[in-house]
Amino acid sequence: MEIRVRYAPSPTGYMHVGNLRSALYNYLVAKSLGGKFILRIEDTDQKRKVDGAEKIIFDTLEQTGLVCDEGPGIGGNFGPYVQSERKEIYNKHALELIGKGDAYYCFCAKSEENKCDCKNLDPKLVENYISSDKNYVIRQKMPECGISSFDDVVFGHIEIENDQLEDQILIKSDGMPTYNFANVIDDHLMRISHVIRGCEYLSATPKYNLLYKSFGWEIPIYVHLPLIMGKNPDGSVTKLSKRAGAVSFVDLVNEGYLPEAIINYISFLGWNPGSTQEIFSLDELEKVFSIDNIRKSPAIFDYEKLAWVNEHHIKMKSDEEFADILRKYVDFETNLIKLAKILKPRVSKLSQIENMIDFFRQRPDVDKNLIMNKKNKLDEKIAKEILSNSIEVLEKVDRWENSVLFENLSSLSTQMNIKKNAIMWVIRVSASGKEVTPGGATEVLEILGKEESIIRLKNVLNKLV
RNA sequence: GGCUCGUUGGUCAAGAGGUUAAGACACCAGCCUCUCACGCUGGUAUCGCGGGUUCGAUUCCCGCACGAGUCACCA
Repeated sequence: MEIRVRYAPSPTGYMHVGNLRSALYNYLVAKSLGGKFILRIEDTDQKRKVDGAEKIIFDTLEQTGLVCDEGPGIGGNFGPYVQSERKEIYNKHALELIGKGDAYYCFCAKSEENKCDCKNLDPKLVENYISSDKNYVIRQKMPECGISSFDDVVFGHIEIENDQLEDQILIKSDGMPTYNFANVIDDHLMRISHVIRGCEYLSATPKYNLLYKSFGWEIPIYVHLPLIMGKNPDGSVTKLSKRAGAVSFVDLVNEGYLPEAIINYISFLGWNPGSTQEIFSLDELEKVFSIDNIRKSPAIFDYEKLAWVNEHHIKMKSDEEFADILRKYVDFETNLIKLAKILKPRVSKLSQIENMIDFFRQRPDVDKNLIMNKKNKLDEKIAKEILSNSIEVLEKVDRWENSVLFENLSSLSTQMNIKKNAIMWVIRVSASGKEVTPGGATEVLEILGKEESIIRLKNVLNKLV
C-alpha cells in the first residue's frame, strides 16, 4: 500500500499548536514510512474564511521544515487541493448517495431540524420543492439501530450505538459540502492511506465509515491523536486556550521560541521516542518516530518545559547563527558574535534578551549602594580605591580583550591584596548598573569598548566619597 | 444528560502481574565560577477511590469519582 497522509487545516487565520501537532505527526508518519505528505485546504465554511490565512499556513510549514509533497501551489496528481474548488465533485457524490437511498433532501429551516421528517418525503413533492427553488440541504441517512465499530491505531476498538448518530448534513444550503462530507470524498479521491487527526473526531468516525461503505470504498487507517490541554493561571486544566498563554505558532515565535524548539516540544505532546532523549531535530524525529508510541491520555502544554527545550536548541546554534538571530533584538552598534557568546548559555527565550542587554546600549545611572551591598566586605572607601586603581590600570591596556583585561585586573587584585571577586564585582556593577549581567566583568568591558568602559567607571567613581 | 476516551511525584512522563516504579521540568543543597546562568553531583516527592481475579496487583476486570471530547447548515 502506498502511504499517503494529509494535513487538512482550515484557513481560519492562525495556527494553533494542536493543528501544528497534527501537521507534524502527519509529516512524521509520511517520512518514517516513506510516504507522501499532502496539504489540503479545507475552506468549505465561507463565513470563517480569513484573508491571508492560507499564507500563514504555508509560512508555518516552511519555517518548521514540514515540506509538503502535494498541495496548493505545489501541485500533484490529485488536485485541486483547495476544497472550495472541488464543489462539483462533492455535489456529484451527494447525488449518487441520494440515488442509492443513503442520503436525502431536507427542506426544513434550521430551527426545525429536530423534528424534521424529510427522510420520508414523497419523491414527487421533493421534485416540486426543488424546481420551485426551495432551500434545501442534503443529509446522510443513518441506520436507526445496531452498532458501528471500527479500530483506531491509538485508541483501539471503538463501538458506538447507531442511535447516537444523527442524520448529518452533507451539503449545506449554500451548496458547499460540510467538513464531514468533503473530508471523506477527498481522502478517498486523494488516496489517503492514514487519517491522522485530533481525537475530537473520534465519535464522528462511524458516520464517515458509513459513507465509505455506501460508496463501496476502502476505509483508511485511523490514527486519532490525544488532545492538547493547557494549564490555566488558576491551576485548572482545560483545552489549550489563550487563557493559558500563547497558543499559536506565531505567538510562540514572538515570545522567543525557536521554530525547531517548538517542533521538538510539540512532538512530545502525546508521543515519546521510547528512550530518554528529549532534544531532537526534525531529521532525528523522522528517524525515531513511530505511531506505536502515541499515547491516549491528553497531553498538557507546559511552557516551562518548552523554555527548557528552547534553551537547548539555542545552545546548539553556532555563535554565528545565534548572532544572526540576535540582529532582530539588538538595535545598537555592537559586536554580535561576542554578545552571542555570552548570551547563548543564559537565554531560554529570545524575548528575555532585551532586558539582559539594555545596559550595553544605554549608559546606566548606577546606584552606588548596589556596589557596597555585597558580602565581599566592600565599603565606599574600598570601592573608591578599587575603581580609581582599576581605571588607572585599564587606561594603559592596549589590546582591549577579555583575557588581557582579566589578567590585568587579576594582578591588580594581588597588588591591592583584595579578593578578585570584590574587584570584579565593583567593575561589573559600575559598568552595567546591574547585579546580574550576561557575562563577567571583563566580558562586559570588552563589549563596551575601552572608551565607554572608562567613562562609565569614572562616572561611578565621581559618585563615591 | 446520552455516547466515547482518559487518570503514575508539584508538573511532564516511561513501565511491567512480583521492579530499589526510568527519565525530564520545577524546587532544594553542594561543587565549579570575575555576578547570574551553564555544567557536574546529590536530595525531597508518585501509581484517584472501592470492589473483585490472583499466591501476589499500581499493572487485568467491574463499579465510583474526577477530567476531557462529542452530540452545529464549525472544522
